[in-house]
Amino acid sequence: MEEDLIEIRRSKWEKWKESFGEKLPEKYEITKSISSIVSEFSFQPKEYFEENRIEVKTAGRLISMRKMGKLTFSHIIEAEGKIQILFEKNILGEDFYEKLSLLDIGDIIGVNGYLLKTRTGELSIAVQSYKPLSKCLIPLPEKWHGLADIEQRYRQRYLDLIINSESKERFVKRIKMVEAIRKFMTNRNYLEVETPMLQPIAGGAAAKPFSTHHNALNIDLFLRIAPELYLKRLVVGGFNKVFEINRNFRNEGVDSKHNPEFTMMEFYEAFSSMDDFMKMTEEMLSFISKEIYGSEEIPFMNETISFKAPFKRIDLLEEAKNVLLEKGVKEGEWEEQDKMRQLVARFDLSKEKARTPMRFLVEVFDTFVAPNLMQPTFVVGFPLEVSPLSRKKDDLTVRRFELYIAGMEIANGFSELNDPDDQRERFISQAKEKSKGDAEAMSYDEDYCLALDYGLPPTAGEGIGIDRLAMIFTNTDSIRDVLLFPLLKPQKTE
RNA sequence: GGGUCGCUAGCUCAACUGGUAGAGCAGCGGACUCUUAAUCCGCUGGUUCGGGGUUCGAGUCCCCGGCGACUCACCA
Repeated sequence: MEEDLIEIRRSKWEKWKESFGEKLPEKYEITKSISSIVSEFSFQPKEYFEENRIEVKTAGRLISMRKMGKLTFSHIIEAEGKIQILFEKNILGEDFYEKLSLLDIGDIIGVNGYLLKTRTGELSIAVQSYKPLSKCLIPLPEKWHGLADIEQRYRQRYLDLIINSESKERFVKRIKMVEAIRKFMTNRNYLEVETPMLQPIAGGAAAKPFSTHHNALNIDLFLRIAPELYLKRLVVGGFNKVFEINRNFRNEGVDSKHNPEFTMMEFYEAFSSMDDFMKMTEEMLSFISKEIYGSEEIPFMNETISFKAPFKRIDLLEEAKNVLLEKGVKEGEWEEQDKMRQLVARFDLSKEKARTPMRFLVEVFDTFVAPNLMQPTFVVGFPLEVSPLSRKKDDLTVRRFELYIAGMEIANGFSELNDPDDQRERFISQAKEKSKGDAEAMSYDEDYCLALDYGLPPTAGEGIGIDRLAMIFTNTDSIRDVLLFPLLKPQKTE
């Protein structure tokens, strides 16, 4: 069946050359894109086009044809635009009107004509001449129901983009969001930099890396899990305000909030602290929100998220303790190993992760508090134990924050640890964790410590998960729907 | 990795406890100069995800495999 449909389309395509001179033209000179025609002229009244003859030459993909005898209505589309075109026998001439039968829905065509508004007031192009530019050999999915098969939408994203306009709009929105972020950073005189993705030591975060090999140098390398340590080297080098928006790779599970490669923005500013960055984050999100929605309030699922500053601030250890007290656990009970283990079992927490009193409290927070943080909320008061790159606040906690929105961790920032001796000790204790079996513990990075030896100014640093932020700003509950090409298992071909 | 669900025409979906695989859209032929899910008349279209089994008979039941969604575990 499909072969028949393709065969019909192929035979029409064969006839293009004799009818239009070319089977696959090299280029088509357009005077305006579809979206610029629409934005420039759609507000003009019908009469305007009767008094002014506006000729345009544009091109796009044919997505519908409604033939009514000697008049045919069609729509052509491009990424951000769609316009109706009219093929009229009187204007085109009998010959070229008949040749419309060589076109199929999905073909890409160039049209030359003048603008008008139809009886219903729709801006349209009355086509004087047209030229087929590229053949769509395979029938497109049906226009009304669109392409519903989620798997096919991911595997053949181009079809999803052609057919499902809400999907296309979602990606455009993500692109606008990233543009807004760049604008925000550039307005503040940050320099955008690029740092290595291939790294001999994958540092800067707690995660399992992908490993690879360089043949000529005969060395093993890792795909980066974070740009952090390189960006701070740049701050040592005098680049006082830097940011990078790029991919990180983590060799971990896949679910609706995790893709093995994901986009992160990290930024660092010398002579600043985490308090400055919490404030800056509030301003940034409010700016993005206004750029995209024209408002500081946006819809998300059944909620409204407000980016009005100040965001709520809560203390991780306090919140975790409150939860425990509410559940009838006695203050400090978790500090005894045996009792803590009982609590871990009682609350069904991960034994691996909740292996010390502090890590236990983090687990309690992650399990019982974090998922309920719908409105933007800064969490502070992280334990030293789980923060090997942050400046100390006291013996147990560090100067670190995370931002939660819609139950998701969106950002992580801190006042950077710039004491090289302390940093070396922290790496040593990470190495101990690693030897005890923690696959995500950080590796000792002496080259980074060497940079610190030369003096890192007091610096604030932060990372923002761009994909998750895009989920928030596009009202989407799966990360795959904001990734153009999410990772999927290849289909077996036999 | 565990559990649940899904995979039928190019697309969207039907098909009772196992009994001739069907509709709409798309396509093909025809009518039609303001349609927009155009309409009207006629026609075509299937390796039911793959492999095996049970049965007189399997889209349907059983087993193995593939891919996906959700979920748990793991994980920023």
